[in-house]
Amino acid sequence: MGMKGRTQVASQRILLPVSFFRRPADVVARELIGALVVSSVRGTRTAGRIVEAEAYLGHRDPASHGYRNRRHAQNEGLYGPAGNWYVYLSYGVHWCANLVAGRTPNEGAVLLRAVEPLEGLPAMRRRRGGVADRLLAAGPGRLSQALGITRSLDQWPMHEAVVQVYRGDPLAPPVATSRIGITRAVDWPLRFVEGGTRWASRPR
DNA sequence: GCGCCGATTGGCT
DNA sequence: GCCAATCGGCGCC
Repeated sequence: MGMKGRTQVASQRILLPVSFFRRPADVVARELIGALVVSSVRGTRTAGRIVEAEAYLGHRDPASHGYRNRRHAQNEGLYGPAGNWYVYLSYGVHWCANLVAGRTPNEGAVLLRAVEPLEGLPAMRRRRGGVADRLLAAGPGRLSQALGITRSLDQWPMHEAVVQVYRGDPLAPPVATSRIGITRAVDWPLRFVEGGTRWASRPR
């Protein structure tokens, strides 16, 4: 394969199919590490590699918004099909973006916690108020702000949405740890971080 | 109706 | 390390 062929292969972007998400949330979370998130919110293109994601196990996970199938207006997205976005407002302040996983309603979801900024850095810096680049998208609220994600993305099928996720591989194997910022099921190893990344968030 | 809490973050002591 | 911001859901009268 010549130089041109290589470039074409490298730039080929394969949208993750719905079947990718029709698996347990912990599997989806692990395999999302290295995938590419591309946002075209309001015509501005920003993109990054997923370096941190957390699985939530739906109705059986005490830390999930859908624990015990408690259902209300804001968590309706958890009952939608795999591959849909589920976006919720955290602490009344920050948007947090998830992708629905599994084969049955409220089986699970994956919270995107950090991306390595790759494209559209000026837009990300503007949206994030000029913070240090390392903090552009290191944390679920920061990630959403950097990519322009708000409630308007909630419940959209990812493959039709203004924010899409493409195939990609991690630079180093994902490492599993406890989830961050929760008070229940704190020891479940459902957070996945790309080994050695400098772009992930950290517990306080 | 009221108070508390949360899958967060930024600012200040 | 501590706390406010700011909203929606919940438990509790």
